[in-house]
Amino acid sequence: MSNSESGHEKPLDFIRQRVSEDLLTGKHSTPVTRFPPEPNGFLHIGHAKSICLNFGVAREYNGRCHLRFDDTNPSKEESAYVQSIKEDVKWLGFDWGKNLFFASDYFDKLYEFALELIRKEKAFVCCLTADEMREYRGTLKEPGKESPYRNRTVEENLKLFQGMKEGKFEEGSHVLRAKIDMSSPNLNMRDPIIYRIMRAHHHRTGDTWCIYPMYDYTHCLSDALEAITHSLCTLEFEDHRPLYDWVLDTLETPCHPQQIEFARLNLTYTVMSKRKLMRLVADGHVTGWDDPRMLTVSGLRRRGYTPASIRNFCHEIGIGKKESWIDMGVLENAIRNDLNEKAPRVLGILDPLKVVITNYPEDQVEELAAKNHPQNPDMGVRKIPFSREIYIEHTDFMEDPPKKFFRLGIGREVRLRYAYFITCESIVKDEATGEILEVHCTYDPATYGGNAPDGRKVKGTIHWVSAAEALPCEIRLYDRLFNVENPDSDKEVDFKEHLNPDSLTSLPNCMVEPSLADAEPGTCFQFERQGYFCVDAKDSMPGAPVFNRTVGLRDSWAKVKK
RNA sequence: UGGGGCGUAGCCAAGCGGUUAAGGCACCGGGUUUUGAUCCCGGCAUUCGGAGGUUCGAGUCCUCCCGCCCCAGCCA
Repeated sequence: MSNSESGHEKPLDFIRQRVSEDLLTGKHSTPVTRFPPEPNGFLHIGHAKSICLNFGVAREYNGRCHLRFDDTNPSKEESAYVQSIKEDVKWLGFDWGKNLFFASDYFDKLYEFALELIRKEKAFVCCLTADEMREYRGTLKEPGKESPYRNRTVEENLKLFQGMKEGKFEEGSHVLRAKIDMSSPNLNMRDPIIYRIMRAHHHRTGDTWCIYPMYDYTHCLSDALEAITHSLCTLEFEDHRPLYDWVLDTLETPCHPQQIEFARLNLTYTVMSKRKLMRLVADGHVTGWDDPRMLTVSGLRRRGYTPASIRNFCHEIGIGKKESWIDMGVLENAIRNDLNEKAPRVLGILDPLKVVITNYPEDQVEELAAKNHPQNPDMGVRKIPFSREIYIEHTDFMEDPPKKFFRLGIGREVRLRYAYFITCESIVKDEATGEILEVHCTYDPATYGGNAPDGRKVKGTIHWVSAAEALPCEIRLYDRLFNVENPDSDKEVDFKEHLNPDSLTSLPNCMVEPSLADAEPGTCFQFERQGYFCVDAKDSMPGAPVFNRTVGLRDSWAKVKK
């Protein structure tokens, strides 16, 4: 079985090895995984890694993957997030089928399980304040102290817990705690809270409840209730596994899923935590959660990343237990690779410089054939207009170019992609500023289409658009949000100090070929010699298109220049 | 002088005691090219955090040491 979209075999990661073993030994016949987001924010590339893992394992081993919202904290959660999360998972190419669940679906059962815990003398109602609780918990090195409420009778606990449920107590005054071991070196086992009072409106259960179960208690039971076989989570939950197992061992549950932890994704030149992403939005450093600079799924989508590129990326980086920093270049490479294959090629000018072809007839317009993809003839050809006045890229002209500059300069000849060879004869400058206003060239009619019948070669081929027919548009150039590899690393300096001031450059006066007039929002193109661009899904209007640069082409000329 | 993890090239990552330590990214050469793109070919760890030990043989097993990450929310 291949676990790769590209078909190349890749060794199984340690989780897939484990799943394979469990299938081989007959421990399970079908793997069941789950992706358990909390609906309190938008999904980001780190979640995508988890989604690809969980849904990927299910797909590869003919199992299933549940989408389960971990909605046990109504003070932070909203149904709007549920909607966006579902859309993002679908967009990434995964399908949970009928297996859509909410932890809140299990509130009744969870309550019953709590009763069972109390009856087994494995849980008690504690009336310590939050501060007292902290003191009693002990420290990393010193054991905790048992709560004075720890030895209440079953009857007393039952009555109190029911009172909690019925709203008889103040928020914070009572909690239900598991009775485990206050001297455990693992803090999670020091009589952890499993229920707290919270008078908040829940997005699904409304005001039915005023007590809500905690993550550690809820998650393992939800997994068991759904017959999850492999519960995959990130490394920071490793210390919680003993508690996960304790709950399931103590209670009569249908099964006991195996929790397995893997390293979360870190990427250079960005931040990943929801809290920090939230701050970027709240403080106006980006335009929203779907700002194309954000590594949220919605931001990546708007930037022009394809689902396949994100899946390939997640596949390439692999799954392990080592804390790692993936270079942003790997993500960029993933989208280049995908778009190189799929994106139709077009011509577009970011920084227009007018060229007048002095020996070309005025009022003549030719329709020239251009390939939509040089390596893939199936993508066809299109016609682009050519005329006496065209625009070229400002950076493709130098008045006094160095030897290795293959583009246009006075007296130099270049090829206009799919058109003709032109030679620069003179330039027109603004006398006051010295700015180059126009470049005057002559063309060689014999080089129609870009081939010289005399066999003469030209070093450079540049792109262009016909001035009269060009479509004016706005192009947004995006760059990395931060200008240091790890904005988080310095504890003395706030991560926002490292924001890249040039992460967005808006170019309002760009010119692209007319075929782009009807491009649908979200579609991606390669602007030849520039990079990949997609029609912005929000701000682009018919007649006033806006393109986002997804990623630039590799540019070895940029290296030569240095 | 708590507990749990992790250390293989600049960045990821295979390796599961026995040929010359996979692969990708990055980087450096060379070729093709009407995108300085793509594509192709070649180079890139005498060495696996360190030191000992076991073994005919160790990145893989043992011991000790070093470094990094996580845990003291009524968050997930």
